[in-house]
This record gives sequence, C-alpha cells and structure tokens, in this order.
Amino acid sequence: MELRDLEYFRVVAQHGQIVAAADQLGLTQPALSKSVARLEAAVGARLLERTPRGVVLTQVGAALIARATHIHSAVDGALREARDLSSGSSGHLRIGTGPTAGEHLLPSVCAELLRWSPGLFIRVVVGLNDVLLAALERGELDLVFGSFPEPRIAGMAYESLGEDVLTVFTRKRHALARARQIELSKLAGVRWALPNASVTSRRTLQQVLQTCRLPAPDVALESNSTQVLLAAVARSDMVGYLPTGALHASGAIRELALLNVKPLQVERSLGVISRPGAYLPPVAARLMNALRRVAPQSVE
Amino acid sequence: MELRDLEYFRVVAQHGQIVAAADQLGLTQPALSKSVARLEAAVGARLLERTPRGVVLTQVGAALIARATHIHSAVDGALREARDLSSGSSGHLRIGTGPTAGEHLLPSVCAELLRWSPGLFIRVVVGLNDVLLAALERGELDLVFGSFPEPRIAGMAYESLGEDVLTVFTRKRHALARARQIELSKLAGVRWALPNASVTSRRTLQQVLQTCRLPAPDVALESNSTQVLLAAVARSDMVGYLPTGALHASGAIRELALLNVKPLQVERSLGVISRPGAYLPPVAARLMNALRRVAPQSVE
DNA sequence: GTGAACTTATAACTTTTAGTAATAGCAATC
DNA sequence: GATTGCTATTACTAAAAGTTATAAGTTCAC
Repeated sequence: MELRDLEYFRVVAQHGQIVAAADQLGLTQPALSKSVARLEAAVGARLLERTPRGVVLTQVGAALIARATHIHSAVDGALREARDLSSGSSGHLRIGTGPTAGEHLLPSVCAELLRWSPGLFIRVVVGLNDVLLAALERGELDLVFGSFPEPRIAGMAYESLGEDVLTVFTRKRHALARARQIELSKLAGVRWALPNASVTSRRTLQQVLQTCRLPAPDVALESNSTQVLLAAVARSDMVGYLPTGALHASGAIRELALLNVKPLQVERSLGVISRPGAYLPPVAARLMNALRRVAPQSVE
Repeated sequence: MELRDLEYFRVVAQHGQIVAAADQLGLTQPALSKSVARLEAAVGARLLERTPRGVVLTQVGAALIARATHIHSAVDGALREARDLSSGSSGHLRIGTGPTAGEHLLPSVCAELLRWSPGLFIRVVVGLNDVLLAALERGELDLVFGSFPEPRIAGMAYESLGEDVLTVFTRKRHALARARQIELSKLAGVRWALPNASVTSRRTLQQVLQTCRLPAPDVALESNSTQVLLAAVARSDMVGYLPTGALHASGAIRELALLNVKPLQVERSLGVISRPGAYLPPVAARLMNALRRVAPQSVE
C-alpha cells in the first residue's frame, strides 16, 4: 500500500465517481481506475462498488477512508515536525477557540508568542466547540481552547485551566429578571435563543430539562454566533443560556440580567484539548503557559 | 513522501549503515541511497549524516523515525481492519499480559472467545509491564492487561477493572515474618529480590523509600520472571515486593509470609490499556466483557 | 605516508510501474 | 432505441525505481 493511492482513493470517495476525481487530481480516468485496483489488491478486498453512475464505498472501503484520515494526520505531523526542526522556525500552530476567547483572550497571547518566536506562524480558527473538535480529530487543528464536551471524546488529551458556569439570562427589564431565585418549571413557556444543537451548553440544557421531566426547550433563535444570541436576547423576551464568561466578555452584559435558576447553574471545565501522540510544534508549550496565566475567562 | 521510502528508512536507521540495510531488504546499496535521497527531498531536510563507516541520524531524521512508528501503526491498523471486515473473520487479537494472568486468567477467557468466534486468532504475549507497554506503543499489541504504570503514559486509554495491593513478602520462617507490623526502617539491611527497574512495582518501592529518606533497595536478585523471584525468596532470606495477586495465583504462597509494612501496602489500579484511535478487532469488546467478569485477580 | 578495507555517491543502463489515449461495455434515461 | 454518463480494458508512453559498475572519501594497519 502506498500513500499516493490512499490519497487518490480519498478523493474518489469524496466525489463518488472516478472521472470527477481524476479531473480534480489532474489525472486521467484509467490512471485512477488502476490506482483503485492497486489499493484493492494491497488491502485484499473490494473497496468500491462500481455502478453505471459512479462508485459507492463498500463496507471495507468506508472503514479504510476512516483510517486514512488517521494515516494522513500522522504523515502530516511527521512532515511538519521535520520541517519545523530543519528550518529552525518555531513552527506553525493551529488553534481553535470560541468567539469570545478568540477576540478577547487570544490576541494578546498570540502577540506575546510572536514576540518571543519571530519565525512563528499562528492560525486561529474561531468557531463553536462542535466544529472545532471535529477539525481537531481530523488533524486540521493542533489545539482547541474551549470547554470540555460532555461526555468527553475518547482519545483526546484534556488539560483543564479553570471552571466556568452556564447561566440563564434575559434582557434587563424582563418579567423573570426580578425574582431572586427561579424554579426550573417557571421556564416552561419561554422561547429560547441558543447555539446549535451540537454545542455543549445547549446539550446540557436539554439534558437537565429531560432529567426533570420537562419538555424540550422551545427554540426561537439558533445561531453559531454568541454575539447574535446576546444581542437578540437583549432586544426581546427570549431567554438565553451561555457560559457566564461569554456574557462578561461581551459588552452586552449591561443590557442583560442573569437569572438564578439553580439546576441550570452547571459548572464545566474549560481548557486545552489536543490529540495525544500528534505532533505539536515547540511553541505549543509556551502557549499553554501563557494560557494558564490568563485562562479563567470566557469561551465558546 | 511514500510509505516505501519511509519503511526503507526505518531499516537504514536500525542498521546504521546503508549496505547492511540494503542486504536485509533485498535491494542494492545504490537503490537505498536513492530512496533516502528521495525521502530527504520530500521532507526538505537532511535525515542522515553520512560518515565513512555508516550513517547516523540527524535530529530531523530521529524525529522522523519516531513519527514513522505512528504512521506504520496507523497503516497497519487500516490493513487489519479491512482484512478482518472482508474476510468476515473476527480478526486477530494481540494481547499482552503479566505471567500470572497469562497462565491463570487468560486461557479460560480465550477459550470462551474462541468458542464464540471460531475464525478468531489470538496471540498472547506474556511479559512484564515495561516491555508490554513499549510494544503497545509501537503498535505490536492491541491490548495490555495489567497494572497501570505510575505516572500513566499519556496518549493511552485506561479501563480500570479492579485494584491490587503491592506487598512485601519473605519465606515463612524468616526473622521478619513474626512481627504483626513492621516499620519501614526495619527493612534497611535486607537484600531484595525484585523485577527489572522499569517495572511499576519496583519503581513504587524505590519511590516510597526515597520519600522516606531511606537508602535505595539493595537488590540481590533481579528477574523478569515472577516465578523465579517467588521461588528464590521462598528458599532464602531475601525480601520480595510484588502484587498480592501474583502471590496468590502462584503455588508458592504456602511457603511465603506476607509482611505488614504499612507505607509499602500501595494500592494500584489494574485493567486494560489500549491506544485510542487504533484499530481494535470486533472481538476486543467481547474480551473486555469477559475480563470484566473475572478480572480482580493477579497481574504482572 | 600508503594501500587495504570499509563506507556512501554517482553515472549509465534496465526493469518495473504509473500514467495516457483510444475504445469497449454497460446500465439508466430521454 | 439512440444517447448519455459511467467504469473497464487494451496497447502504448513516460516516469520512476532498481541494477551494475565505478568513483570518491575515511579509517586503520603496517
């Protein structure tokens, strides 16, 4: 088995047909057909079901594609490490983070790192946790700075840097904003402004409601931008649920009221998530130090 | 970069000279020289320092070798999964375990597995923890059943199946064997029979002694076989230190006395260690179930 | 120092493998 | 039932990996 054929195969699987894949790869169709045949011989199993309108993965083919991602990221790590070492540069660091931390926390940390390692190249990808963790698994990111998913994904390394609390919030003059303490059941009729269903905070909310045998939240607004959610809650009767840090970091906190809903005051760890065994450029250690100093602020 | 060149490179690194490696690979020396040159071009750095009596790895080369192991095990896992799937067999399970468990616990578990999955092929490698964990890291084993190393190796998945206690022991009529309880300092003059320095139990012993500011143990006999250690202690004045389970599982327990040395009664977890992300044949899940039932017995 | 015994590197050539062009075959669709 | 849109096959070409033979460099022994 050779990496070339494996790479070709990934493209074929992506396109679902050999001609299109060949086109993208700058090859001819027969060359790709032969490449697939080579791979099938090496693996000892049929990888594609050939149909008159393309190809579909067999069970074995699908399994191989999943593994190919691992292989690719192992190879990629090896090449990156070798190049970082030989060029003497401090490397190329790819960090994923939530929008709040991305705007407030990372810029200063990055500036500090770049001062110490002038050759360094940093890429910061801002997104919500679900997207970031998927990218981390695919080897497209080196580190994700954010809250830890529950349940935690196996095969990842978690270094906790602090705690954060999820809170229910509304606009300041909201009817609910007066009470000192609010029963969970009082939230039955409200409409919610929440992040995507795959984001930890929303999943936590759904889980708590389910545990208390209450109906699932009635979501009025869903967004992958906390700013949008905060602004919308500030200008409507919707109820939001986000980490406290996110509220404090944004300017919107002045227009918002935090609600004391006990069972929803869920604490969660936040810190740095990485893939054990994968290559991390040497500056990563310095980044961790910098983050440890300034960490307990907002994420997601 | 292609896997072929990477594989060749590993062999070259192993031999420290190109001719010998070429010989083993069934290639000629110029072919290998070219292969290395190809790899160097792909990586963009010199991997070998050529000397008149062989080659030595550069820093980059050494780093690449370390990564190549990852790559190799990723590729290996992919091939194994594909073959297991396509052949319909339940796969090929490679288990590492301590001698005690290897002889007493695994045979029945294996028999059960083989009854359920007739096509299965199991390889049981018996050894001490240090060797097994290294093999696991290199991807030569799928699972290690044993005690967890302290500190735990990062990038491994640990599933605890029970606890075990390390104990000091002597032969039955030993001078120390009478006391109800023994001060750690009373062990100052004794000679020890211990496993290799890299084995967890011995490291624990050394650590405890060091913490209490006592001199390092005076080792009279070192062996990678618990049977040898047990037999030797039973026939001499030496003092041993092993997990209780190992004593009970062996017949030697009748000739031995367990000493109550409080600070050395260290508890430790034992269970199954695996590499997250690596391929595990489907029977592995069944094996885990079987082990969970019969687990809290001896290891190492 | 000089030649023998080691290396690895280079050059010219051969073999093998990957890729191309052209074509055949096959189901779906209009 | 021809057309369209696939993949497979065949024969050929180009690129690559490998071989043989030779060169060039160190080390070591005398």
